Order: sequence, then C-alpha cells, then structure tokens
Amino acid sequence: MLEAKLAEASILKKLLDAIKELVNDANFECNEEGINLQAMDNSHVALVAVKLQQTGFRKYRCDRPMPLGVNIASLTKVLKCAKDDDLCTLKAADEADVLNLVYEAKNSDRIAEYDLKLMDIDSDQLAIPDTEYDAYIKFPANEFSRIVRDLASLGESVRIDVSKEGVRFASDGEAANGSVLLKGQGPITGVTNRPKSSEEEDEDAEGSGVKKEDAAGAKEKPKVEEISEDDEEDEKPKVKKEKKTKVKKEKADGDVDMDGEDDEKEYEDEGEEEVDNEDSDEEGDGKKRKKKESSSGKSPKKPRTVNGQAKGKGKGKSKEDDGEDSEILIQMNSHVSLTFSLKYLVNFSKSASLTNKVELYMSNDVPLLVSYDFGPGYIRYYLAPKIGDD
Amino acid sequence: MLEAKLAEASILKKLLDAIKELVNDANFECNEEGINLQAMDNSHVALVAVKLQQTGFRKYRCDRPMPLGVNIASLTKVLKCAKDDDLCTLKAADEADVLNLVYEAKNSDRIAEYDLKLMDIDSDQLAIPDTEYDAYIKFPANEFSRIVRDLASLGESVRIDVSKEGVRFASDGEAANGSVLLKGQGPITGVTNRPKSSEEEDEDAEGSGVKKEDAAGAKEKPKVEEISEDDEEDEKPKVKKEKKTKVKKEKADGDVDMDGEDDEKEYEDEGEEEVDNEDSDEEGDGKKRKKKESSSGKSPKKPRTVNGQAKGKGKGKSKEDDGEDSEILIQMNSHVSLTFSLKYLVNFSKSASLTNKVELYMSNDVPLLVSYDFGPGYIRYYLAPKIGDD
DNA sequence: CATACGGACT
DNA sequence: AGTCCGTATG
Repeated sequence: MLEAKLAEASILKKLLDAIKELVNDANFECNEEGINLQAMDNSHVALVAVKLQQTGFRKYRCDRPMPLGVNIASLTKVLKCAKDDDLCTLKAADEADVLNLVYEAKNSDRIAEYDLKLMDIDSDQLAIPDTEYDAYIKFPANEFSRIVRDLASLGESVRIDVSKEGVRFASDGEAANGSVLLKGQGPITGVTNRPKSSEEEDEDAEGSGVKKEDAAGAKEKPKVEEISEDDEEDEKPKVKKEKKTKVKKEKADGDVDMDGEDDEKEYEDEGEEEVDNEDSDEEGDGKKRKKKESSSGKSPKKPRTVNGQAKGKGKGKSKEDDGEDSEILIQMNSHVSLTFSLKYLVNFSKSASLTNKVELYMSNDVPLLVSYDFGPGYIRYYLAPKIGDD
Repeated sequence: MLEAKLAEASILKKLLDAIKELVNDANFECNEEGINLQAMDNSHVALVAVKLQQTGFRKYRCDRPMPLGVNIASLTKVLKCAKDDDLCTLKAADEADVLNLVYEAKNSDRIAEYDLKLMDIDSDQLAIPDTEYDAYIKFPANEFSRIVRDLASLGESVRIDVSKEGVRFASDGEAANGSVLLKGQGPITGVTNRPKSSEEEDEDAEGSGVKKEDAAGAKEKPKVEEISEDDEEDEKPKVKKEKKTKVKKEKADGDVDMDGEDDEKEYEDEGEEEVDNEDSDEEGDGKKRKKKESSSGKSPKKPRTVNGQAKGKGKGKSKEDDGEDSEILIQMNSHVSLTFSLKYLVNFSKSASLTNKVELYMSNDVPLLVSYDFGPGYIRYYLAPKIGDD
C-alpha cells in the first residue's frame, strides 16, 4: 500500500496546474523511491516527467510498486478542495481502485478526505534518450516565462541560439519581430551540469543507500532518466566535456556584481558554495574571489554545484536561493541553435509557480529539456525542435 | 534618423494604454522637438494629441522630420514585451519601414529588441482651434476618473457646470440621477491657465524660480484674447499661487478644429522665444525650431506649476506630491455649462496612470479639452459637447 | 462548448 | 495585488 504525506498541498496543486493542460490521464507510478509520472502531451509532441522523491515527503511508505491511473482533471478538482498549507496525504491500498486524499489543516482542526476514482491507463512510457547536452542555461523561471509569453504574442515559434554572446530567443511575427538576449553573469564555460537522475537526487540529498538498480553507476554516469523499456542506449548523458573551456573566465559567476550595488554579502569563503559548477575554476587569476571550488573540473564526480543543494533535500538553504534569483548561468560547449513551438514553452513555463529557477538543456537536433527542480522533486519537459525553418 | 531613449518604458506603455481604445493607427510625427501624435478617435468624435518633448528623453536625436505610421495595437503588443523599468530606445532609419525598439534591463543582463512594421497613414491632421477658455479646473486625476466612472454607471452623458459654486458633474439615468460637486480650494478666480505648449513647458520647468508672480494686473480677467506670442516674455503661465490669481494668457496651444474647419494660425515663433509646438504637423515640419532653451533643461521633470506650492492646503496626505494631489483649482470667467458623452470621458480618464493631475478647459459650445501633463510630455483630449440636451 | 489568457476594475 | 469579466483559441 501507499501512504505519502506531503507537507504542503500547494505543491501538488501547482504541479497539477502545471501539467493539466498537457496531459489528460496519467499513471502515478509509486515505488519505494517516490512517485513518478511520465506522459506525452495530448498531441504527442512534448513529454513531461515528474518526480516526487520519497525524501520529499513528510512521511512516505510504498510497499510495492503500484501504478495509479488518474484523470488529471479529476485530481485537479479534488486538489482544489485543499487549502494551500494543508498537510496532504495520499493513500492507496494494493489493487485499490481509488486514491484517498486526506487534507489536514495545520492546526488540525479540520480534516477533509476525498476518494478519487482510479483508472487503468496503458503506460506507454516513452524512452527518454540519454543525451549529452551542449548548452545549459539556468536562470530565473519568471524570466523564462516572460520571454516566451512575450515572444508568443508576436509569433508561433522561437529560435534559441546559445553562443558566446549569451542566449538569444528570437521570434518573427506578422506585425513585429522580436529577440531577447540574456547575457548571463560571468564567463560562459563548458557545460558541467546535466539532469540528474532521481537516484542521484536521493543520494545528493542524504546519500542513503536506498537506491535501487543502477545505484552505483548513477552518479558517475549521468543518466537522464530511468526509462523503462528500451533504455538500452547506454550512453550516459554525461555532458560533453570536450570543448568545455571558454576563453574568458575569471571569476565565478557568483562574483559578478551586476547592479553595482555593493554586495556586502561577500562570499564567505567557506560554507556555502554558491555557484560553482564551473569546472574550470582553475584560472585563479587573482580575482577577488577566493576559490571555493576545489573539485577537479573534468569529471565532476558529483556535479554538486549549487544546484544540487538547492534542490536537494538539504533544504537548509532554500531561502538563500533568492540571492541567486537574478543570476543567469550559461554554459556551452558549442554553438546551439534550435527552433521550438512557443505554445509549448509557454505551457511549460507555468511550472514557474513551483520554483524560481528554470534550467534549459540543449543540443542541436535533440529535444530541449526544460527542468524545474523544486523542493520535493522536479518536473521536466522535453520538446522536439522544429526542423526546417518554419 | 531617429533615436530616442526613454528612461522608463512604462511611460510609453501607459501612453499606449491610454489611447489604444481610441485610435487604431496613427503617425508618430518625429522632429527635432520631440514626437507628436494626433488622431481622431475611430468614430471621429474625439481628438487625442500627444506630445513627447525632446527634453523628456534620456537621449534624443532626430535629424529630419519623419512620420512613423504605426498600428497602435501592434505597438501595444510590442510594448508589453518591455518591463516597466526598462530603458526604452526607439530607432528608425530615414525611410525605414520598421520602428526598432530596444529594451534594456536596468542591470543590463537582458536586452530585448523588437522591430515593428510601419505603415503609411494618411495624416489628416485636424487643426485644433485656438480657443479661449472660460473655465479651467485642475484637480486629482483619480478624482476625475472616479466621477466619470460613477456617473457613467447611471447615465450616458454628463453635464458639467462651472459656476461660482464650483464644478458640478451631473448625470441623469434610468434608475437614478447623480451629481458631484467639486468646490475647489480658495476663491474662484478668473482663468489664468491655458494649455501650454511644450516649449512653454520646458520653460516652466526650468524657469520656475524665475516666475514673477502675477505680473500683470490682469489677473482678474483672464483674457483670453491675447494670443500673442509674447507669452514667453514674462512668466510662463503660471497659475496663481496662493489664492492670488495670475493671469496669463495667450494662445492656446493647439488649434483644433474638430469640425474640420481649418484655421491655421501660424504661430511663428518670434526669434527668440519659442512657443510653438503646434501639433499641426503639416506646418510643423516647416517650422523647425531650435531649442534655445535647453540650458537648464537638464531636469525635465514635471513642470510643477506654482500651484502646487501655492496652495497650502492642509491636506496632509500621503506622499509629498500628494500634498498637491488633493487640491482642486477652479478658475472661471463666466458660467459654463456643457454636456458630454461619458463614454469618452471614461476613456480619457485612463490617462490618470500617467500623472496625478488632470486639467479641464471649457467654454460654452466649444470642445472640452482634457489635459494630462506628465514628465516627458502631455496627452490632451478634445471632445465636442453634445448639443441640445439629449 | 469549454478552457485559458489577457485586460479592466476594485 | 487580487478578482472578475470578456475575448480568443482549441
């Protein structure tokens, strides 16, 4: 049986808001690691993958793997009956045909309980190719929302170019053409980030040995996702580190002070690694920053980077993230230029309500990965590029 | 070519919001003085005239007069892509068929650029008759918004009466009749205000200290007649300070001719003083005046008229400006009673987002002038009165 | 016909 | 800033 207690019903509410337009029905695949959902959008153009890690729950128990087929619209309705800060417990008996949701007000003077009917859904889980990405951008989620919404008002599609200049989003429309350039802070370095698999997340979080299958290898080889069926393509998506280095690099991006405002919060040299992740810190050209980054760049054993901490269980610092909110981190191995349908990107950008950062992973001719990591898990979208130049 | 940098994109956004429902397409007439737009509303009942003075820009360059025909809806779309506090630069090459808009985030980590397609628009600029107004009211813009919205919910039109009693806005409706009386602070004096031309505005801005108070004794009787060019010589139309009246009057700035009559009155600026600023573009081109006044113009802030300070009302309202916000200044030469369509007034009142004061200029049987002066320019609406008492 | 997005008003 | 209404899209 399943019993999973989430500290905030709002997390589920936002999650459902984020996918309800994309997906009609989907299986919540529950196992001891947590809950996964994977589905193609209605037109089979985009893929959405959600993970709620076991560690993200206040309490989590799942004796055996079980797929819970739910109608997303129905679940959305039921979730609307929860207050944002209610404790939310999902329960399902083995072989149950209903999912039981219990909402407890924080002060526990109110308990609401709903039973959502389940359905059998063919889980045609699509395999997510394990990809090496040539470009990685992490920036404020609302910035992304803004850009795609703005451009969507002009045209149908957007071309995203990642170059040394930065990231450019450009769209041509009837009445006007538009382009937005994000410059990023600091030098553009090679890609050192990659989507972490759920196991990695777990490990990052607590290093618990709970992981299953490829536990061991997981960290080393970045696998994108656990695909069910045919993930025989074993090339792990480790990012290409080949051309990683960019010429100019001096300070880590954390040091940059865009606004010119004096940051009194100077980086404490220890404790907090704020941003790192750039493998190439070797420069040490006497910039004011102290080296915090000691890892050897080439093979990030554990690409720990702030990312990890931020999202990970080490919740300790969720707030500090804000300090990072306005940062734009761009990593690139080679020039990438892809065109996507704005309609989908606008849809994806709804997930901004879950977290304040979004990560884009791109390589030419490969689906774009848009990833939002939030406290208890992540939601990732894959969208194939348009071909030709329509 | 044109290159005009505005410190806040929000100014343009608000301006467009203010006119987009009234106008579909319009020419932005750019010349070395600044940018003018003049258009009839879609039903040819109201006229809107906008001026953005060259001094209102962070940077301004316009080598030769050029009309930029834009579709207001398209420009509105493009402007929505700007953040309110973005620096906004308008650029157009000579004979260009696109208007280029560049938005720079204050911290410059984001640069967005849009090209808006231009169109050829027949500029049937209507002449705005030079009018002597018998009544002038300056009061909080949101007060005006409130009054017209309230009355619009009752009836179709409003009768505005200016008498010694104050200004009364009255509307009769099916279910109820309503009337709002504004009393104004201080005694009601003769009209000393008139719509100022942009040059005058400039002067006010800087010469403010310079004004001599009620220069002439004419104060009591605003004469409407002297339209001379001499306006600049003495003080700018300063309004009376304290209760005293100032009288200044000269020509109104534009000549509108709602009816289509054209009386072009040319105001040549006499060599020294500038006063012109007619919206009438046709001639506008011909008269290119150079700004002589530029000197102290560096702070083109809102030309605060003396009024503000003068009135010592004990308003202790909130912000500093508010001190003036609640002031109601009424000047009148003779009783004025006019009826207008509320629908239009409600529309005009949207400009309240641009500034916190509105000025009404009225004379019997003549179009009402509703003027909003904001930092870099002004927006004025002319609306013919209803006749009979429908 | 229903859903979602954008704009307006309080 | 939030809510509601209207418009547009699927």
